[in-house]
Amino acid sequence: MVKSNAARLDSVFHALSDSTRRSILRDIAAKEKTVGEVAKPYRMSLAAVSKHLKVLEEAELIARERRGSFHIVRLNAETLKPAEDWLAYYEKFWNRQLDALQTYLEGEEDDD
Amino acid sequence: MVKSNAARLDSVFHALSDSTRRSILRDIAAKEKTVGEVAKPYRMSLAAVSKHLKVLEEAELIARERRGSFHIVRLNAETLKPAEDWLAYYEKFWNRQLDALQTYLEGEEDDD
DNA sequence: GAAACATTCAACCAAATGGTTGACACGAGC
DNA sequence: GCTCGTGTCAACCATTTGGTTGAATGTTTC
Repeated sequence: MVKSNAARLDSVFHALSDSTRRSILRDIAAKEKTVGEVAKPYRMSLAAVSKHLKVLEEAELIARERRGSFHIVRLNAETLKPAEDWLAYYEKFWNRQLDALQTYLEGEEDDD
Repeated sequence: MVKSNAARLDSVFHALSDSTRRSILRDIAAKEKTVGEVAKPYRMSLAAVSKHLKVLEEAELIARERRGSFHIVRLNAETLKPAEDWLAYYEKFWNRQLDALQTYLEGEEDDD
């Protein structure tokens, strides 16, 4: 299924909205892991972790590879780029607000 | 209620996971608007937009101010910064092929 | 082929989500 | 005051979410 840009952002941001899933991404960023290794640190069932992995996979944030009876999971970081690009657009707004705050704190000299 | 960092990221990413809400943020980024003005472009009820605004407000992505009988809504862009910081961590992983990534991880003595 | 292991699938559950409609609350203006 | 306009709240509904448990699938090993 080919997703529109909006749908991709939907699924990526949704995938990132759960701390377990963000944590999993950190865990596998440095080095790929098996599903069992990924699940070990978490206090939930393996099936629950498997579901989280499915969410991450459908958002294309991770890729799986079958190696014997193990399923290897690795980060697919490029998928995060559109999300970061989306956020980058707003940098100018928070900088502007910080500038405004700074100006205010400095005592309302006229600027710009 | 004071949120943990994780809970803040949860709510911010969740707020961003809906294209209507992302669109609303764009709409008000340049200039504050009333709730009615925000709602106008969308084919859903005013109450539905009001709910989206509530999600954005609880994520602290927007702020409201009452002006007469109008509710003014404006962007609170700084709240996006932690989300961008979170994503920035992964920049080093994208644009890198698996082999290059492995090399990087195995020989971290030289930075780039 | 049977046993043991790694993982997913299916059914279920409670809570949250995104939408609707209708009633309510609050200002503004006559 | 009464009414109009702006917006929220409450109740409802269908769907999704994040978790559980137990059965099913696939692989390795004996």
